[in-house]
Amino acid sequence: MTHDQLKEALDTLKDTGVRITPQRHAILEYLINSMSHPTADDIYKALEGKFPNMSVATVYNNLRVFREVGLVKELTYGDSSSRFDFITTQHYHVICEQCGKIVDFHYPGLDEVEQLASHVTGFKVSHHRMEIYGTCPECLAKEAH
Amino acid sequence: MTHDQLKEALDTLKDTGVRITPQRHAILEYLINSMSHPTADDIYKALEGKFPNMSVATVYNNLRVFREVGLVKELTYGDSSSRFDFITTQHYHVICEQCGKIVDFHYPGLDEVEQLASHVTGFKVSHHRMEIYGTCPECLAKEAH
DNA sequence: TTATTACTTTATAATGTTTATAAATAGTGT
DNA sequence: ACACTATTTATAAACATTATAAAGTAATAA
Repeated sequence: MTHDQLKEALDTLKDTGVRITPQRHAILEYLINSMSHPTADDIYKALEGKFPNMSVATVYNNLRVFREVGLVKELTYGDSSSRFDFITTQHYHVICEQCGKIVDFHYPGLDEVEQLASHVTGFKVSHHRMEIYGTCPECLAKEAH
Repeated sequence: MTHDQLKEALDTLKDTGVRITPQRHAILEYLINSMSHPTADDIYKALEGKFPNMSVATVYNNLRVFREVGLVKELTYGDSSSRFDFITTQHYHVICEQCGKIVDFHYPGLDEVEQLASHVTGFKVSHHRMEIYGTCPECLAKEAH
C-alpha cells in the first residue's frame, strides 16, 4: 500500500515536471512510512545516515515543493516548528448557497477538535461533520453584473 | 459591551492573582477592541505611543499569561508569527448518538478551514457548520454493564 | 551514450520570531 | 508608607526558516 502511495507520489512529481532526486525520493518515503507528523528537523535527522551531506535547506525546499504540488500538508500547531503530513484522500464539502453546487474540499481530519471535544465533554467521540457554505465563482460572476 | 469584557477580564486577572499593570490593561484593551487577530508585534507597535519604553518581551510575557489564564487564544496559521485572539464565547455542538443529548462545546472559529476552502475552490465563504458525534458519559456508563 | 540545460543541492549567512537573563521598577496587602 | 514579590525593561541568546551563490546532477534530445 505504502509502496503504491510512493509510486503515485512520484508520478505526481513527474507529471508536474518536478525532478525526482534521491533526496526527494527519500523524504517522500519517510513521510509516507512515518506514522507521526515529523518536523523538518526530524526528517533531516532521520535521513542523516543515508545522506550525510544533505543540507537542512534541502529538506525545507522539498517540503515546500511537495506542499505546492499538493502531496504534503504543513501543520502548524502551537509548538515552535511546523509538522508535515503526507496527504491521503479525505474531504469535506463546500456548498454554494445560490445554485447548490457541491465542491469537494480536501483537508486533513480535524483530529484536534475531536480530541478537545472529547476531553471537555467526556463524550466518546465517533466522528464529526463539517460543511462550508458560500457562493461559487460562477454565481459570484453573475452577481457582478 | 467591550467595556464589560475588559472589566470581566480584569476581574479574572484579579481572581487569579495576576497583577494588573498599565501594560496589561492596555494589551487587553487592544485585544478586545481589535477586530483583526493581531500578532505580538502588531500589539507592540500599536502601544508604542502610549508606552514608548515597553519591551517586546512584555508583550510576549503577557500574552502567555493571558493564554494561561484562559483569556486569550493563540492562533498559529501558516505564517511566521502567532496571532492572538481575545476569547469570546462561541460554540459548536457535541451530539450523543444514543440519547440525542446536545452539549455545548466552545472552540474558536475554524477560520483556517474557511480560508483554505475559499482559496482552493474560489468560493466566497460565508460560514460553516460543524457538529461532533459520539456517546455521552451517561450512555457510556449504561453500556458498561 | 553523451552533451546540454535548467533545476537542485550544498554550505553558509541572514532574517525574523520568540525566549532567557539580570537589574531596575512598580503593584499589592499590611 | 513599607516591605515583599511580581513585573518590566534592555539585552542577548536560541531557534526555525529562508536567501544566496557556487557546485552538482536529473532529464531531454541528438
